[in-house]
Amino acid sequence: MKISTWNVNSVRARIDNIKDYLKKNNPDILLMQEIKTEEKNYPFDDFKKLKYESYVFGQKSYNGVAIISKKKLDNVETNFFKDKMGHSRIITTNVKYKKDNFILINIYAPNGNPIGTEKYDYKIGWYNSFVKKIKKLLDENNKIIISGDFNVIPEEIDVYNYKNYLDNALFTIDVRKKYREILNMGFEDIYRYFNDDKIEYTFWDYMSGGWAKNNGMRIDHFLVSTPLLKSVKSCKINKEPRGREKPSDHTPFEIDLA
DNA sequence: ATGGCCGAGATCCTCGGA
Repeated sequence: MKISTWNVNSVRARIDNIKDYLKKNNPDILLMQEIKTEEKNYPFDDFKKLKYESYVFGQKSYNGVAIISKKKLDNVETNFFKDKMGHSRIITTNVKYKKDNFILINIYAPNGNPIGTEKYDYKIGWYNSFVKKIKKLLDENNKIIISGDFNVIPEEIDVYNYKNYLDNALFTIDVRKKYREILNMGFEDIYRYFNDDKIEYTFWDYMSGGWAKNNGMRIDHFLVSTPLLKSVKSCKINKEPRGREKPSDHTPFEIDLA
């Protein structure tokens, strides 16, 4: 089973790019972030034609997350916790898997810049709520995959020049601590699980020729809980879509479950 | 050394992104 995550930066502006990705890579499930549209303008039919069912938590202009899946999904929910800003950032579901099931959580975490503002406080508060809810969830089901755009650079090697980011909301000690809190509850950063000290990125800024210079960062993640780890065969950051015409500034990240 | 982009909308500027 292939599961992919991709911050598409507008599902409508990116639709041709996304369809091309689906045809070439054929994921069973694609988690999208920043769809930037309400449900009423979401391109359900485009995905239906490619045999994908859509589950959408939209919002006008900003944010918004969706899951598309070849098989129908159960218990899709958009109320993981109450977002203080009313943003659409989390959609969850149950995935049937080998006579068992796991919880799949698709997130678009707040950016938080600039630090020292209410935006940064919102990000910290959002992660506090997230950690608390995950902790509670682990009591009920210990098979969980959290994936999406975390807006967290975990370590120095995960960005082209970390010294530029010491005061950035993606790399402050406090934000990285929130990320570690999740790992410490019993999750592995799947990219690092398979790649000790390899340097790859999932995001390159449109500005300043980030892609051409490979000035990127690794901020899109798969966190897999320990009981599920042995099921993950491989993972791959698929850079191809970032090099296309009219790309998103993020590229898809894929995992393969046995 | 500097600055360079892109999407949405109450659109021809502004906000948000990272």
